[in-house]
Amino acid sequence: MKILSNGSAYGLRALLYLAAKGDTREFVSIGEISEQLDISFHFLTKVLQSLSQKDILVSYRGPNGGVALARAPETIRLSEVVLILEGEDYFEKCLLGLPGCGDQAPCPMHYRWKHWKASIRSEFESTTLADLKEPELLKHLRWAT
Amino acid sequence: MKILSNGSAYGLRALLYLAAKGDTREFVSIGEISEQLDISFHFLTKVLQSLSQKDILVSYRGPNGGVALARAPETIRLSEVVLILEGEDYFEKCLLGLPGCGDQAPCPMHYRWKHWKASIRSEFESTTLADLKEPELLKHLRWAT
DNA sequence: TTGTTTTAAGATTTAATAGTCTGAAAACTG
DNA sequence: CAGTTTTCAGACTATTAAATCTTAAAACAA
Ligand code: SF4
Ligand code: SF4
Repeated sequence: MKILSNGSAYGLRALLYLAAKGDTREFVSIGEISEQLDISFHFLTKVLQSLSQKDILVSYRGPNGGVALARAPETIRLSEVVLILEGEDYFEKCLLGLPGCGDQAPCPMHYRWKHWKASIRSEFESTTLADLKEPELLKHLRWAT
Repeated sequence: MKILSNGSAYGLRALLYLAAKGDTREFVSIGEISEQLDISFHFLTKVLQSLSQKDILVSYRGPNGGVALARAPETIRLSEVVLILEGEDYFEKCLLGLPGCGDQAPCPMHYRWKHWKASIRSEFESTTLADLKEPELLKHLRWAT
């Protein structure tokens, strides 16, 4: 049961790493992040690029360059990130991946599915990076986020 | 947000179709199922084969052959089917797809994730084919399950 | 200016999922 | 028996996701 692609997971981990570095609004190189989190540098670069294009990150080239959160962690919702990385239709997709149905034509799983999805969606929408960056938990970021 | 592969979704739809056909323990050809549910015949055949090997379906070759539920719908839990089609580690997998962590080394998402997963898992484990086969809902099986 | 560090952009390769096809083997029909 | 219908087994192809590689562009440093 995997609800996020690798790319989204990498993106979230990187954002949490940045949030954990504290409020110093310095740029952190993607090299450092990829090394600390043990993620392929090139792949992570691509993922973070799409976050840079969407006002989640700002980036800066050259020595001492890197990426930084574009906004305060309190204002970056997990749902935003996921919608960018998984596609805007992320929460529209069905349990069974089928189009053309819904409340008017519910399948046997419909109401259960709808309930689960709403619950997860609401958590994603109400949780920000700041909510997740307790230092205690972030110790395990390498393996765990 | 898709939590099942196409193959699993097809397998579940086919099982619900069989359950909906009623208690007549006749064999239903895969051709009929694939046609009614608009699923590739050959692909569905492969999916149903793995269910036949695991005591979910029984199959019979030749004219008037096909597949039938191996047990009463009341005894076939969704979790069984999903574990067969997605792999036994389905409920072990993490939100972020990472190994080597858990309660001892929780990541920032761990407890939320654990809660969601437990809820969905428990629904899959406590729901049987019989619970889903209300005729009202099964009208829409073609598009909707 | 020349060289170094870093992100940007996109082509390319690899791996996993999804789907197709072929040739059997089992069971029936006449 | 020969011919038909069906599942079985596995090779094959296609599509998508994941990861890698290459070249450029921006920024700095000496
Ligand atoms: S009816 Fe609901 S659960 Fe069923 S396939 Fe459609 S959207 Fe999904
Ligand atoms: S700590 Fe929990 S949520 Fe985080 S990566 Fe590990 S299993 Fe997943």
